[in-house]
Order: sequence, then C-alpha cells, then structure tokens
Amino acid sequence: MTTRSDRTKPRSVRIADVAKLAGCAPATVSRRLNNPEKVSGDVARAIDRAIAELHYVRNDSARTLRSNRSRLIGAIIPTLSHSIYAQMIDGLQRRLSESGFALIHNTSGYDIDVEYEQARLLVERGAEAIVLVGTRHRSKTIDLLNQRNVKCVATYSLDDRASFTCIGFDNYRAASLAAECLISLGHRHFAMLAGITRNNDRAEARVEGFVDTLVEKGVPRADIVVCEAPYVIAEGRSAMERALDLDPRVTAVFCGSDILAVGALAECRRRSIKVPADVSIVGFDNLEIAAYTDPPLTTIDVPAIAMGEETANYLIRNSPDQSRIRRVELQVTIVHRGTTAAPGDRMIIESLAQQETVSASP
Amino acid sequence: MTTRSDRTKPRSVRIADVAKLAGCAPATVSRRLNNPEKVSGDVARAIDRAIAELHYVRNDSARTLRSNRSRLIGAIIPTLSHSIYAQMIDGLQRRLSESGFALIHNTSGYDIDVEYEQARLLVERGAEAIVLVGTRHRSKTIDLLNQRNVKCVATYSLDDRASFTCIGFDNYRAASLAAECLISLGHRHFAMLAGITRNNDRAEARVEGFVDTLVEKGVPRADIVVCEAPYVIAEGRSAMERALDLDPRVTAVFCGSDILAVGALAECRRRSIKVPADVSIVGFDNLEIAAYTDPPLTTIDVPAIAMGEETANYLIRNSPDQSRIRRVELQVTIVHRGTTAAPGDRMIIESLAQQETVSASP
DNA sequence: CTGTTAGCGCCTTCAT
DNA sequence: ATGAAGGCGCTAACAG
Repeated sequence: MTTRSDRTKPRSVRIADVAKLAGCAPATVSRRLNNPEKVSGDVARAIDRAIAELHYVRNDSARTLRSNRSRLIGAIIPTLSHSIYAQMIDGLQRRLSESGFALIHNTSGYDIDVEYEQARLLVERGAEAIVLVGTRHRSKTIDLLNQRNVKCVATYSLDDRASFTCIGFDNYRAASLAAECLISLGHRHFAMLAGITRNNDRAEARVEGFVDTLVEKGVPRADIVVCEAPYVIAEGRSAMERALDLDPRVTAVFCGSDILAVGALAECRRRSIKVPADVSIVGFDNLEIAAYTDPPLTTIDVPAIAMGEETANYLIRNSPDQSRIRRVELQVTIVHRGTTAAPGDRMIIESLAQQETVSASP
Repeated sequence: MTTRSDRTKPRSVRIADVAKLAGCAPATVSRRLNNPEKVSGDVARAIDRAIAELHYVRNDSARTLRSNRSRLIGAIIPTLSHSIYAQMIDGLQRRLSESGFALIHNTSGYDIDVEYEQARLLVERGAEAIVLVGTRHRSKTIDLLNQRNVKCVATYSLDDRASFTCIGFDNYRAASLAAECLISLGHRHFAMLAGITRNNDRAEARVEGFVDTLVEKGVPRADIVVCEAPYVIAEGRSAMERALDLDPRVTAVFCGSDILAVGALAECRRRSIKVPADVSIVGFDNLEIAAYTDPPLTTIDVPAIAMGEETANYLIRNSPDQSRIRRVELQVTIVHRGTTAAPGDRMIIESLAQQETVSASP
C-alpha cells in the first residue's frame, strides 16, 4: 500500500504541481498566494482546492531567495533564563507572527563578542532586522548590520547619539525614581545592589542615576555603597551581606533587579533585620514574584512585554521602507508596596552611634 | 565618497565575487566553506583572504534551497513567560547553535489548534524538526510533520505509544514522589493545586499520579481535593483559598507548579496558617525562587535545561539520518526543604474534630 | 584537488 | 486577468 517514494526522499509538491492540477500557470498560483485578490473567482477556487488536495506547503527558501524578503527577524539577548528578557521576546514573537514574520533568537551571555558572532549568523540566515539589548555593542557588529542593510533596534535603553533605533526606557531616570523615593522617606545611608556594569549600559545607568540623584540631594558619596552582582538570587544575598558589612548604617537598599532584591530579603531574614522597619528595599523589573514576597516588594515597573510589542510594531510598519532611526521611550513607574518605609527609630539610633564612632576615629 | 550603490539596493557579494578575487572557481569557495579540509593550503588562504576583504556573508536561503538542508529547528511551546519553558528553550538554543543550527520558536498559549498553525508555518520555513511540549496534539499536526519528513520531538512527557520521539520525564511518577513524601509524614487530608488539565497531559498525569498514589495507600478519595488553576501566582493563591474552604481539614498541599505554590504560601500567610506546622506544601519545577521562599519550598526538581540540551543532542546526532523513534527519560527528584513536616498537633486536633463532625453528619 | 554544469522552487518582469 | 521565461545564489554531480 505504500510506494517506493515513502522510503526515498519524497519529492516535495511544488507550485507547478498545484498549477497543473488547477489547470493554470505557476505564476497564477504564486499570485493567489501573495496577492489573493489579484486572481479571479473561478481560478482562485480551483487553486485553493488543488493546494488543499496536495497539501502544498510553500518553500520559504526559494521565496526568500527570489524575492529578497525573508520575513525573518533576529534577536540577540543576554539570556532567556531571565524572565524580563523572556517576556520581551514573548511579546516580540507574538506580535511578529501575527504579521507573518518569524523570530529567530540567540543568547549572548552578556558577551558582546559572542553577540557579534550571533549577529553574523543571523545575517547569514537572512534576518531583515536584528533586535539587540542595550546600546553597548562592538562597532563591527553595527557596521556589519549597516553594511548589509539589516535594520537594527536596541531595546531596554535609550541613546540619543546611537546610529540605530532605540525602543526602551530611561534607566537613569528609573533609578532616580528609586533614589527620590528612599530619600524622601528620610533615609540617609544607602546601598545599591547593582548588576554587573561591565559592557552593560543598563546596569551602569542605573548606578549613575541612583548615585547622582542622591548626591544632588546632598548625600555624601561616602554614604552610598555600591556592590555589583550577577542577576542570581544567591548573588543578591551575598551582595547584601557585603553591603551590610561594608556599612552597617545602611537603611535603604536599591537593587538593580528584583532577583537581587529577593536575595537581599533573604539575607535580611537571616540576620533578623526587619523590612521595612529596619531596612527599606526597592527592586527593579516588577517581576510577578515582586507582589508576593514577604513583605511585597516596592519596585520599578518595566514594560517588558510592551517593549517587545512596540519593537515588533516598528519592524512591521517600517519593514521594507526607509530605515530612519527612531527613538521610542516607554514609561517606567515606581510601584509602592511593602518594603519601603521611613527608617525605624532603632536603626536611627544605631546609625547615629555608628556615625559618631566613624567620625571620631580618623 | 559614496557611490550610487549606497542608495540603491547594495548588490550583495556572492560566492562568485569571492572566487574571482581568489582566482578560483565558485565551487572551490563553496567547498572551503563547507568542507574546509578539502581545499589545499594555497587556495584556501586566498579564499579566506578574499572572504575577509569582501566581507562575504553566505546566503542561507540559496544554500538551503540547493542542499535541501535548512539547519533550522522549530519549537512550539505554550508560553515563554514561564521560566520552565524559557529554560528549556535556552538550553536547546545554546546547544543547537554550537552545531550551526538555528532555533525558531512560536508560542501556542496552550492551544493545540494554534499549535497546528504554528507547525505549518515552521514547516514552510523549512524547519528540519519541530520540538513540541507534551504528547497531546492534533493528529493533523503529527500527520503534517510525518508527511513532510519533519522530525518531531515531544518534551516534558513520555508516551510509550507515541509515534514520535519523547524526551522528558515521568510526570505521574513525579507526582507519586510528592504523595509518598506527604503521606509518610503522616498527613491524612490532601489538596492538589493542579494546572489546567484540558489538553495538557503533564498537568493531568500529575493529578493522576498524586491521587492514585494516595488512594493506593488507603486515603479515601473524598479526602483529596483537587483545584485547577492557570500557572499564575494570583491564581495559585485563589485556588488555595478554594481548597481550604472546600475542606478545612487539609494539612498537605501539592502544587502542580512552584508558581502555584508561591500563591499557596501567600494565602497561608494571609490566613496566618503556619507552614509547615499547620500545612505542608510541595511544589513542582524547582524554580530559582523555590529556595528563597519563606520557608524554602520543598519541590520536585525538573531538569528543564538538561531537557533542552538532550533534545538538541538528539537532533544534532540524528540529523539527516534515519529518524527512528526514541525515548529519553530524565530523572526527577524531590528536593526536601522547609515547607514539609508532620502535621502539627493543633491541626490534628482540628482535623479530628472536623472528621467527627463530618462522619456524624450523614 | 579543482573546474564545469545544471537546477533547487519561486517570483517578477513582460507580454498577451 | 493570465501565461511564458529567466534567474535569485548556491551546491551536487561529474569530469578532469
């Protein structure tokens, strides 16, 4: 009951097969596929029937080769294991596929040299555009893209001087929000648990935004301790340990990610430090878990899914057209929950004691 | 300084251009690219230099069209916003790209009709294999893949009778582990917060494994309440509410996902139910957060990244060869942490009181 | 080891 | 509105 063709390579059904069965020319089938309304009723119906009968599936390589349009978008992100990036990719992919675009993605592990290689591969695959994270990239990566006429979109950041489109938010300003919140609560001694800033403009901007804002408000630079840590809960906890050991007066902690904040909370629990009575904590990202920590985490909300969707919109609209550089700023907001409060009396007293000790020693 | 070609479509550099500059035939360049060792030193060097000089980037559509090998793998998962799937995709993509394969993925939102459409698209794109989640699929999806000679791998589940390769774990057995743990601790009244079981064999198998095991151990079916909820923390919390209202005697709760367990913990906190003194909770997935809830969550560890890597290994090895069906079982283990203990005295008393009430009423 | 030739399946003029 | 013809860039098969 099965013919030899089951065992050998089953010659795929081509547009010509459909045309033959439908009694028309291949070109007409192609038209039906690409400009449905350009084929009149009778022929159109015959073609549709033939397609269904033969289970015709179009060969995208041939289409891409001939038309020079791949409908393929590439994305290179640091890692997918980070919910915030997964969300962006999720939004991007969903919106893209609604318009017939496919998404192909790679992870760079925060390494911009790896990123360059991935970009090469994606260009080779025919990606019409590449979505990147952040604005810090090897210049040869950008050159490659420009030279090949591949559009490039940077997300999660904004850079006025960038030679590519940015769809993101103001990390500096977002960190300012956290600083303002904490200082207006009356805190005087701060720590920041930052992500690794090397080659990471988002992490860096957040540190700058936090520190600059505090300093502007009159906080001595010496009263701000900054510890860097990879975005891993365990690392957040140990960064919190370091910060507290470095300056026990700290009553306000800003974390570059909710992941780090969860670690910070764990460390507070271990040391029986009460949050927010003894120490206030502000996170970043507004992950799902942020509303369910104990107490619930005050954090900066980042519209990750919307960012993916906006990026898709831009790519779809702008698709084969002129590729002028644009800048889309998404808004971040601070979500006040349970980890922030005015510094407690106990800590104020301890803090004063510490200050006296410190100023007495040199 | 710029020629007209900057404004118009920049004719891409082809293999022929490289060949001309290197002083050899196009086929030789192709060989150098695909079987580097098949080209002798002098020519090879000339080719490499020409490639670098011209910034040649190979056109993958043409390659795929001609060679009938796309080196493209498709994956269709329920959602990326779920860390467990994101991890699998992450592992899959990393391992695949090490071998020159690209991954293209879509999300189905747990809808197997959407899944079929995605599969069509991926086949059209030339995917050599499709990675699916679970074993419950439209038969036309599988037919499409078989007929087109596209390999198909189901992950997260195992099915002996499946007509495709399974690389996953035994969900039924995993749930048994949880049941055994809880019953051996002395619990008598159980709840399960399950994922939505409709069209989801994993969620279903977990319910069956949990309930069957308890019943085998002599627990009356009436002492097991099962509530379904989407994998969202807030839903986990409200499912916990329902479960507790349905049967206040419950002292042991098994959750089909750590996400639901976090919700359950939140609800316990709200009701001042002590975990694990009053109620024990077992999760599923062993997400990063599981080790940092308060108390840390006892849970079933699922090797999501390893599953992605194993899938990639299978696809790479088996690539153009025979596509015989295989079955790779990964091991799950229970990770004992702080949310499980023997039922506390207080609850035992309450529970007995309840039981008397119940048995007295009918 | 290298060159020559042909054609993968499709889309896109151009002609009707 | 439809048909005919050519070629996108590459690699496989065959010579040499």
